[in-house]
Amino acid sequence: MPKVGMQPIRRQQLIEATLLAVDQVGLGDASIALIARLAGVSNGIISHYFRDKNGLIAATMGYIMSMLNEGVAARRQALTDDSPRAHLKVIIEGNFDASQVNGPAMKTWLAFWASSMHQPDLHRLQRINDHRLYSNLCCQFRRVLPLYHARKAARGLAALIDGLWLRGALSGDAFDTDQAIRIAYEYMDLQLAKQQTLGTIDQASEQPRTAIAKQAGA
Amino acid sequence: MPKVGMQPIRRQQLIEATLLAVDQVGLGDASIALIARLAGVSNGIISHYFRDKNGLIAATMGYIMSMLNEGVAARRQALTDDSPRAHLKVIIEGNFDASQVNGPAMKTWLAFWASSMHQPDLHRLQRINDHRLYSNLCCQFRRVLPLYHARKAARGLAALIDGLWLRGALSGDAFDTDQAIRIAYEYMDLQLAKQQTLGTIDQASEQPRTAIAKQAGA
Amino acid sequence: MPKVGMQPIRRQQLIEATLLAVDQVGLGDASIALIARLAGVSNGIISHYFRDKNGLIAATMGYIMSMLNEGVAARRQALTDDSPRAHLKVIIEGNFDASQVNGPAMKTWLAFWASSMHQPDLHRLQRINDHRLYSNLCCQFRRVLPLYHARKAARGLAALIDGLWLRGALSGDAFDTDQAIRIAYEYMDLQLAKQQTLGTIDQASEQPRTAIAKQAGA
Amino acid sequence: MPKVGMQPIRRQQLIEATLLAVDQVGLGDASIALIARLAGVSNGIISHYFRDKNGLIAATMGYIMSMLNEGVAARRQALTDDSPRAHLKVIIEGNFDASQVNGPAMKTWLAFWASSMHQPDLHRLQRINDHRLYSNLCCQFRRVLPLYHARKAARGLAALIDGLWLRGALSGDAFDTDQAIRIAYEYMDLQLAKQQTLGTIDQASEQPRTAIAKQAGA
DNA sequence: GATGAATGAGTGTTCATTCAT
DNA sequence: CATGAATGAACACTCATTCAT
Repeated sequence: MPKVGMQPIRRQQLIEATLLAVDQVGLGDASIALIARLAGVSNGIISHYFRDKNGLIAATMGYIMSMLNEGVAARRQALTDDSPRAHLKVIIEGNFDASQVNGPAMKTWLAFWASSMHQPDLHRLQRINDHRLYSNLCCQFRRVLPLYHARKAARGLAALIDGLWLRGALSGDAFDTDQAIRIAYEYMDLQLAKQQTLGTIDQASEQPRTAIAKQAGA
Repeated sequence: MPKVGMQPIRRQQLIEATLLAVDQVGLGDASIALIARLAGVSNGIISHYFRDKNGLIAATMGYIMSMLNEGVAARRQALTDDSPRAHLKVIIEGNFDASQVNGPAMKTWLAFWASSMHQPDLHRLQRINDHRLYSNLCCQFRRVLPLYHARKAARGLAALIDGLWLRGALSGDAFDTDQAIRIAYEYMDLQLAKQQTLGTIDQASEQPRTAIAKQAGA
Repeated sequence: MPKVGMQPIRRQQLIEATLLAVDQVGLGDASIALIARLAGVSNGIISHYFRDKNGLIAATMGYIMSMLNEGVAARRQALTDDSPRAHLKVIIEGNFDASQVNGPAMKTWLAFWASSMHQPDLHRLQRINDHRLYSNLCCQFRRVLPLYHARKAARGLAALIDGLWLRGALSGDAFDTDQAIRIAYEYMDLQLAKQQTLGTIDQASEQPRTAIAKQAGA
Repeated sequence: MPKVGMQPIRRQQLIEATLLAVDQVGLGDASIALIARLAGVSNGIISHYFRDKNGLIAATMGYIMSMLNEGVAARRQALTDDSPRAHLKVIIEGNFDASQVNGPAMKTWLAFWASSMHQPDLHRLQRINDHRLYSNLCCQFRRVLPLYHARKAARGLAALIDGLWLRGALSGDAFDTDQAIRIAYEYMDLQLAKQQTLGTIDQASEQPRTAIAKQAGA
């Protein structure tokens, strides 16, 4: 008995089964058969909703990324304070949202990164996501810091967030969200504090000529 | 043309072929056949020198890690200045050594991390390596900072180093070593600067009671 | 050309191909590829219907054993005479049924015995089958002989049947069913003849004390 | 340092390692590497002393068979009574000699039988051995029975001996030598007892014509 | 005589994919 | 829509054999 409107339900069902499978055995051993079994459907249906296994993987990653973005967006909407510091806190917290620091998500992210080095479509997804974090951070730092310093601060904070996440994921223990957020906040504040020292310097002289050349190439 | 004493030569040969294969197609698609072809030997020889494919992978990771440690050790030996700052710089630079930021090494690290989530033996390797970076950093920070702050600084710098490395690896572009080192140096100096503010505080009061409790459980 | 309800058909098809393969090259050289080719199907299908090669082997042995049991059962049903002698004849004849003395079956039995020495699951199958022959014989002998003699007669006749089968199988020539059956009949009759001599002996004294002790441990 | 006269020592060493290997993992999994390891020698040496693996297997079977023959021969030499019955007892006992009912020997015999169905050279060995038992028995029965009955008795006793051995080997329990010998003795005596009944029948009429034709073809 | 490095064909098994039902 | 039968290539791994030392 054919049903209508099954598509979004089935897709979500299969994506969640994929996360479960990756959590249990890793992406390399997450076969179509296993995913289908976990989802309680037949093997063949996967190619019906997603072109092939790669399509399912890409959709699964897209789902995790959308969770991340929604986590940030939700916090931003709840914001009453429009200060850069408040916005930066939102970004930091969003990146350590529960949707990002659970077993399935962490294992999937790691597997995704490894795969993205050899699959152009996944690499594209990856670059977009990486750039979003950087540009969100940069945008806020820019409100109080000269461009050169804002960029450097954004690069540093983005790396720190990813590094804290990475080391937490690899530790094997439960993720210590509070500690990670505390360390990231501190870095944020140290960068924002430059505002005082750099305040009087005009934009034209904000960075050495060599650095300008370098940035241009970025 | 069988010869005696081939073991170390063949092992190195096969490890390098593995790195090459991972660089070309990723760990998932780095088949025994491909690795053997790249090494210019027969398939069967891999089980002769390494028990199986996992043995080869583990040996390859061990090789990359030993390169990392050698990179740090060599810089440390060349050191004339025994200050904590000099030692921290050595650790930072060692982690962005050429042996760690080339294509094969970066791809292998990423694949290794993903695998370590599901293979206990690789996870052990991984934890040892993670802990070494942290404890090396902590050890140096401890020389000028109270324990609580030294630990936090070490955790932060370790995460920043890994995060810079990660984002550099995932970018797809050539690794910008100078920029990464510059950002890490800055973090190091910001942490070392706490020495001034915290100098007069005696150890007993260096952290709130709650924080003490937390640390004790770590 | 996928169809539903193929399972029993394919399973039988593959079991028969296995018997054919064992007949042609022996169990050791009966590769999945050969069996699949003989069955006219692809390699992969074997793991679809049987878990793995062992599953196929076990199923094949189960099939031969069921043929054996059916051979006996069919003869028993056709029986008009309910005497022990008639029943014993049925068992003897069933064990030399055409389904058991053809090339494929004989070679498979021999290979199965060899394998059963090292594969616990096959050994279980083997013991069950061995015991069935013994207990069927014993049950009939018991109707006319005291327990001790019935057991001994059953053990002897079971061994004689298996031995006749074995020597026939190993001879390389066509199996001389008539001769085997004649020899087994004679043994049966010699044992049944004890009924006359032992008839008046009451059960308590039916065996020497030392023998009693021995039997108790069996 | 090359040694002279190593050949018989090495050959025996390797044959015993083969028996050990077959006992441990079965003939199918008894690889050259395992056998060499058990013997404490290198892989390559096997092709030096035996042409190839088949050569080693054949030599191992030859060894077991020679043990069997020696067991019978030794008992025969110790014989003071030259009666057919005494000789038959010797043959029976020899076939259940300790050299034939231990784990390695039993497993090797079973594997050998299975292999003999597909390897002509092993089949030749097998037929010679089978025939030796039959002809030894027949020879003794012939001294007291007419040809037809001697042949039948020999065939029956040979089968009974092999069957008792087979069922004992397959049982998985320790071999009950006494029980086997007792059952075989009984059969022997039942056959020898025909001497009384058949004594007066002259040779010409000892079997029906049809049976003669059959025997001629054997 | 003895070693063990090296080969490469062959094994059982897994798996994404296709497609008739 | 959904199934699961069927494929066949790819995989890691084993192994008897060869041969330079």
